[in-house]
Amino acid sequence: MRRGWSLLIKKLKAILIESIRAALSALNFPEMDFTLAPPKAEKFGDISTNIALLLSKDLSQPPLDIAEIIAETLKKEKLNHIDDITVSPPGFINFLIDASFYQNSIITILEKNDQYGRGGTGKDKTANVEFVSANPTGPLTVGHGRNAVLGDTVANILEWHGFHVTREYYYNDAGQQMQILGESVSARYFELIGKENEFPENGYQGKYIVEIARNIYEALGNDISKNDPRFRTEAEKIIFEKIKTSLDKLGIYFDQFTKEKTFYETGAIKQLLEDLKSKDLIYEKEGATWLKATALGRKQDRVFIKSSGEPTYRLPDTAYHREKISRGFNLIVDIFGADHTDSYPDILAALAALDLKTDHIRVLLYQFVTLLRKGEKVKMSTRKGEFVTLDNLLTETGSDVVRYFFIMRSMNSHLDFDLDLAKDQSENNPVYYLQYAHARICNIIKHGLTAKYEFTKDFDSNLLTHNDELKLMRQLVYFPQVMETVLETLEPQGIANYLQELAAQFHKFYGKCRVITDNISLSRARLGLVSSVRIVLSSGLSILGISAPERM
RNA sequence: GCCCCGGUAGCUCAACUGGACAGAGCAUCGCCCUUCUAAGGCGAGGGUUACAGGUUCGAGUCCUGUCCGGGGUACCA
Repeated sequence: MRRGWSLLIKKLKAILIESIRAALSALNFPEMDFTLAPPKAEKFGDISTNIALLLSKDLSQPPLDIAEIIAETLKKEKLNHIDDITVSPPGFINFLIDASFYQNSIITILEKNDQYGRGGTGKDKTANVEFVSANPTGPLTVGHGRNAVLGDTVANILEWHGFHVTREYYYNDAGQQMQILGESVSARYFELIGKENEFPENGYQGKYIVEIARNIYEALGNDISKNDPRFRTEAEKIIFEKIKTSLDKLGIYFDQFTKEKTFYETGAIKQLLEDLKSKDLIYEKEGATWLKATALGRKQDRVFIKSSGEPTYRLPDTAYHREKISRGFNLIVDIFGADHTDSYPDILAALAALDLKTDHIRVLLYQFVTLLRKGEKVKMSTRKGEFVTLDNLLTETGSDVVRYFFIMRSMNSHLDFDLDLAKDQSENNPVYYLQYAHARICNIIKHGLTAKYEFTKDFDSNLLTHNDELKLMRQLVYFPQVMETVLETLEPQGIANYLQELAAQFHKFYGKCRVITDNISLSRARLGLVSSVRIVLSSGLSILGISAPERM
């Protein structure tokens, strides 16, 4: 039932490894770990091994000679699905997989449909992905967009592999930021009703604050006192609605919102301090409360509670993670911006000191988005009201483009975003290349119907022998492997690269091989092929959260 | 100063985690629509993978140093 392709190629690989091992022992060569991987160039076949290169030193013989000897030995036994074995400099042994292997594989894909390529790794397991987690002090920026898309896609990847995923948004509703937000709204409110009021020094200067103040004025009238808590709570509510609307446009929804305040109310923070204290990891200095991080292998101690009595964010964050651990997830993923690089290890260290398991926590750090306008950097600051919102970007380009744009490059790389080119880029965005392939296939299938070639699973896949057909099928066969790799690395970019290649193979095939022709049986077989391409494209796009249009 | 992430074609980025002659898209220049969608295909040009060493049969990838960009090094988040 859950034997997908993975198993097919794995089986093939296992057989090859077994055969190579047998050959080694027959030849009295030492045992050694070696790789078995697809080569770069087509002419080297489908799978290559470097075993001869590795043996060269021990045997003090040229790798090419060793490769020949091993290849000859392997050729003596008939290996299933292997058409040919060749040797190429500097000493690779290449295996050519026969067409029937690939032809059979598309039957598997059609049978599995949207289950094709799913592993069972996460079956009966739970995962928590915390992302966005922006404090409700302003609209989401382009930078938050990177976080949002990354987190949601990682969650999709986990779900693909069977994990039951909780998407979680954690935010700070207790600290100084929200305090300042309230004061900013209050100041704008009094400005609005004509009473001169001093704007807080660190206040939020964005226009949206004025709008919120107007909302409050319209809803609650003009006799509110300066320190009324509703300035803060109303602002939080309104901003949160905006944030949710933006995320909604990206198709991102959360299962749980967790407020920092909770951890004060439940006593979790107090408890945490006590527990750390009993481990002698907390001390007082200069009126502040410190975490003895140096005792945990960190470079410096950190303040947990300022001398003003306010905690720093590390304290509630630690309590929050402790609570997340207690919920028993098999995997916990945090999506953080590069500014957290130096802070999350403190949190993990503190948790480990409390004898909590932390090795199932994966922290994904993404580098910042730099915005360019007319070649100049736009410095973003929510507080100063200088930012480009995610909404702006979405209305200009659309969800599919934004999602693809944020996922197609490595999270470890800085992202230069040229606003002037944003729209231009969106018109020749590579995401359309993928979607176009999908739409083309849908159209072919439709065309087949009008030509009375209804696609059925009853066709002869052995008719698919054209070189472009084989290349296309080979690409389809890689898919489960790609999904496995991505599960390990949690770098969604690999999917984008793969789909790009798959679409390219399809477009080439399309140029060379006509699907619907007078040759009925060939037409049926090719319909089977393009249908399986459609399945994989559709799966890949849905994992990326991108639509797979039937026409464009 | 120290720590983290980058530096690859004119521009934006890949490169299956150490493999074979480093690949795409934009941009430039050719060619291909009376035939399933030209948002496509085919071809040309464009590179000392920042630099210098080292490890290895083999380095864009690993180690050391230098330079450049970003982030951190807060009783900000």
